[in-house]
Amino acid sequence: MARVGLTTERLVRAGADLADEVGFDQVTVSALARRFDVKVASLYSHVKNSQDLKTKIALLALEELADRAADALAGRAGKDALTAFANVYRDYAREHPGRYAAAQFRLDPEAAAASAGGRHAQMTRAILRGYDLTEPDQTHAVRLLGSVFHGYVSLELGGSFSHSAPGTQETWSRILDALDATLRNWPAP
Amino acid sequence: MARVGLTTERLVRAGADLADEVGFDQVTVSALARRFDVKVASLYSHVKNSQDLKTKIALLALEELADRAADALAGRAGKDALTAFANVYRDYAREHPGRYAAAQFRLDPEAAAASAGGRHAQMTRAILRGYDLTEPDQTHAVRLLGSVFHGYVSLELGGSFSHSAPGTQETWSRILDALDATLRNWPAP
DNA sequence: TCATTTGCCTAAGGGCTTTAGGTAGATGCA
DNA sequence: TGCATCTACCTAAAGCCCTTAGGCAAATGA
Repeated sequence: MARVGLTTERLVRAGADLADEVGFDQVTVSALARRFDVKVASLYSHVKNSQDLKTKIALLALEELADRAADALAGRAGKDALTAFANVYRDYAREHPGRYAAAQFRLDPEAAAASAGGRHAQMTRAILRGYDLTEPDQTHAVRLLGSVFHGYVSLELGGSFSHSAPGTQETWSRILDALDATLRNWPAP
Repeated sequence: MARVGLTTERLVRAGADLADEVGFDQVTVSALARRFDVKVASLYSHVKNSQDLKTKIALLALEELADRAADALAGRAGKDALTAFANVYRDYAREHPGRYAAAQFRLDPEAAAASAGGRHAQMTRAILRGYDLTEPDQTHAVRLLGSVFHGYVSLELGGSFSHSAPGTQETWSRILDALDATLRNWPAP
């Protein structure tokens, strides 16, 4: 009975990797046990249950994403910041589709409060400092940015854009141009 | 052994209702059998398997959504059409969250080809006739609209906007204003 | 009325989840 | 170093979901 050295940390990280390989909703306690060549029941000392495992993977993804975004935002402002921030989301989703899907996992209120969700909102607001928006327009704009980034990334990832010209990189650039223009010239009600 | 009168049609419709009540990923062959007070195996004469059931629910949702959109678009143009079209998506998602989630279900290429997906794309293009866009900008704009609508609706449905002022109706209107302005004044590369 | 079709059933194998309780390897103290 | 304790991983078992194979009885139609 060699001990493998399971920890919650290692399980969550391996779960995230597994998600990237086979999809977040194929992440299962059983599959994870197989990956460590260990019996399923053994995982239940480190993770409460399947839901808990998925929640922890989601929290990991949200942290990683927030860390990358913070890095990208350092020293940038205006459209430069907007573009860098947007690219973090898109690139993360392409490199880590399973983790990105995990970040969309519906968290219970307690987990949501402890998540990096707040950092994401704060950073989005920080970007808008480069544009002249006051409340409540700033909140509207935060929501617009969230919608476009999440919507674009999940449609592209789902393949909705893959069967028509022109390429998605071109569209992405033009959408960021359009967003920048919209923010610089936010319409009055 | 009274016969209940199962048909693929009835199963799919009931599956869609079930999705709206308990969530699309809680839709299961077993749950559906329980709903008809019938043994699980009985469903397999009408539906190939679980994946097939979900695909058929997705196709139903896409059709319903396209029908509503076509209705809403009739006799409208410009911003009027844009708003009506956008509201169809948002309202459908709020009335039928499970069906809306189903419409996001990853279809295999064959099912995708037979789906109402093409109608959606066509209608989005029709809206853009009210704005002065030529290819490839039109395609970029189609993708922007898809991203915003899908992104906003899924974030709102997921509760991302529910714990901050101002209300989401206000944001939604302002986002549509902003989109309209963007389309009227599409930035050159 | 009787043959055929077919709608729903029983039976059974296999997978994932979760809990309860056992055993052996690691840890720490004398 | 030896022994007690801890704990990491295990076996066992129950419950639920998916799927296939084969059977019986209700509907259909000649």
